[in-house]
Amino acid sequence: MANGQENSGDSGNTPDTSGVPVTVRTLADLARLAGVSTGTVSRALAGKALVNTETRERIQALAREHGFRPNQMASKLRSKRTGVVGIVIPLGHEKRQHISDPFFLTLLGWLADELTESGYDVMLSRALPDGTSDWLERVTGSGMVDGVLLIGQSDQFEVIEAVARHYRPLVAWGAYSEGQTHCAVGTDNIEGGRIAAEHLIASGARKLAFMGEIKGIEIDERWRGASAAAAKAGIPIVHIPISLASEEMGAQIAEAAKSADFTIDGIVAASDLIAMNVLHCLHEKGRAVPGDVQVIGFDDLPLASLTMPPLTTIRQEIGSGAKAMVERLRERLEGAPAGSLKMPPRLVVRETTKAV
Amino acid sequence: MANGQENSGDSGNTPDTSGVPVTVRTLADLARLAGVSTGTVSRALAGKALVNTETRERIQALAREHGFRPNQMASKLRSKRTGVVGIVIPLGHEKRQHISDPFFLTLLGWLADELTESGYDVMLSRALPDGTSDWLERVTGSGMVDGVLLIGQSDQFEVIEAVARHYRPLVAWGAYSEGQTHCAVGTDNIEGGRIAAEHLIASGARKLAFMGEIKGIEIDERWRGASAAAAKAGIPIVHIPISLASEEMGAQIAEAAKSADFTIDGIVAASDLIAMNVLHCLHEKGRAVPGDVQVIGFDDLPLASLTMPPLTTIRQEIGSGAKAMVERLRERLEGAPAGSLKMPPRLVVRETTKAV
DNA sequence: CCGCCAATTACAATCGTTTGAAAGTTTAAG
DNA sequence: CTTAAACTTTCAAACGATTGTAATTGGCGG
Repeated sequence: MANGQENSGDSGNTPDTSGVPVTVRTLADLARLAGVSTGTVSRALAGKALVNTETRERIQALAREHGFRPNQMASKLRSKRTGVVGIVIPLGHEKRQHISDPFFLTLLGWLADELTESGYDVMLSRALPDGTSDWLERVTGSGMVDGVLLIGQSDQFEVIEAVARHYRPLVAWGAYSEGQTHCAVGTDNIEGGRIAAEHLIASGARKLAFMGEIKGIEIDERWRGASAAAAKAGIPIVHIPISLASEEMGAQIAEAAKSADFTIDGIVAASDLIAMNVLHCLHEKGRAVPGDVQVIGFDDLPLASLTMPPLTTIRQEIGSGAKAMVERLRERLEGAPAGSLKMPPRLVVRETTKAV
Repeated sequence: MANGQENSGDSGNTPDTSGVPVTVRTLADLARLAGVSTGTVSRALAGKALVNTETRERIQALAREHGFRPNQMASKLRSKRTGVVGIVIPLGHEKRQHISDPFFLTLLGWLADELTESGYDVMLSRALPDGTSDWLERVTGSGMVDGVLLIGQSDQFEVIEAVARHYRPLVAWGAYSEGQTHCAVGTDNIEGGRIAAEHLIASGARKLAFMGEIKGIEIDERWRGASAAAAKAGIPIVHIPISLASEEMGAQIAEAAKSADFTIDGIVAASDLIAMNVLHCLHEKGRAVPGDVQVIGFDDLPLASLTMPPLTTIRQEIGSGAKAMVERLRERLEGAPAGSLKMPPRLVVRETTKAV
């Protein structure tokens, strides 16, 4: 018992410590109260076997009683493990800065669930890469997160590649192609676009349109898949750029409809949300679905089955996608070289396309 | 010039420092490189006026060149300001742990936007209060966040009240009633429920049903408003509990429809999502909307206008709600005693109810 | 030439934990 | 009774920044 820090002769001086509402803010406070050193308290609270069981329980009880919780900042600083994963949503190609895409929002929900389950905290950053290319490094280099999950690649492919070259614990939702450095989990969008167009053609469509802004890689791939399928079948297909942000979408589609070619009888929508707007617009114009025009969406959001008529669409496995992303991130955090994953899209036939 | 830490006789020994790829990880590294003390580097990077303009620019350039970014953990620990706001979604009454409610997800999006705009980082926690009541204190007491935003109150009203009594920077989305300690921003749900029921009655409904689980306070208020209005008009109304989680919702509604009283001609749905499911179910049963049954939703999600027929609903101002929440949180962070806000709901008449 | 003031910069304490090493204590074995 | 081994606990050095205070420098008026 070295220097007078312990409560020797404890209950002798002060009749009852519980009368004084001591505010226990730090490990040191608690240590004084328990008559041990901060080191012991630290280990006791962490549940380490190094401290005597009885001591440990006494300290834990004391901590609970005073509602003490160790300062995370200090803890994380010292241990160099933050237990936090950053989720960032790059909003490169959307001027409108609001996160509204239901697919991304749903993915976010799943990712948050997966991460929480694995004991990670989630730090959310919506990043709008306005010219500067350090939006990603601002997160990876902040020392705030152990790893980063990217919801979409937007038009920032190169930036992501550059960061991935020296920052391992990074996994993106999105496209993967040969020779790509960064780890990506996503649907085979080319294949998805192809399947969509082929289905439309197989069920009788003879003049197609693809609706959706193709600045983002994923959507661009869907377009390429669809147009390739159309070309192969000798069917014409036009591209109609529609913003992915829901606010402008409705107006843009209405606008497009005005000057539209009314001989179009098959529409590949870049997302379910676009498809739903298209359906609505078509109904207002008095065009029958799938009688006059057939429509196919992309994503298979839970909502897709609720439209009138229920939406035929290309399903993306969002739940297992989220799981795969988190899995890969964890592997990478442990130093393993987890690779990309391209999941097969699946055609879900409902009633906006004709039965063959 | 005290002890040999500076690069005196700098370029004498090593011919060119740029040849060596020194990895600059800490302030000290950068300080050595710049030949100044860490204190100066810190102030230089923070852009403080205390350092010479020329020095400051030199240091900033050096930092940029080496991609140096100060460790946030250390910074936050020392300055006791984290610049992080926690957003937590209490999932008390939903066993199904997945965040799926589109209203909450949308609110989350708006909050994240508002906070980012104000220079805050966002820490996301989905909390499922499984018996323990410290789910909130785990966030407020972690030292990780400056303040907390709650997305909904679930059935955890008392827990929130308890925390709010000693933790000021806390703002919740949800219900407010006389004498409540914690700051809440939300819609007047009783009024909303009342308006919904009244509208149905005014347009001819004579036998009502309210669909939605009322364990959460907000939904309960809607139910109370609706049933009060029905009672006042002498119209019967039944309560049909439907889970708010989208997965089970469809099945539950179908189940309810089976044993349903087919004389019901007006449905108040607790949310737009429920309304959409109801619409779908009704269509399958071959019942006409609004001919046989009228339906009114709650929220006015962007999707509400896309249903067939377009959904009559009670609008919640989610965007300005988010803004109000962040505003109040900021005031509270500055010590001001920001109070609650109850926003008026607004009836949005579309086509699932009959014209009067 | 001296002293004083302003402008810079260096020094050193601090934020609250974690953790390796050292120091004490028991207990068990020889 | 001695010594080693196994347990516990304390000590003190990090972790990487921020910031009040002291020290240095140069300029300027007297």
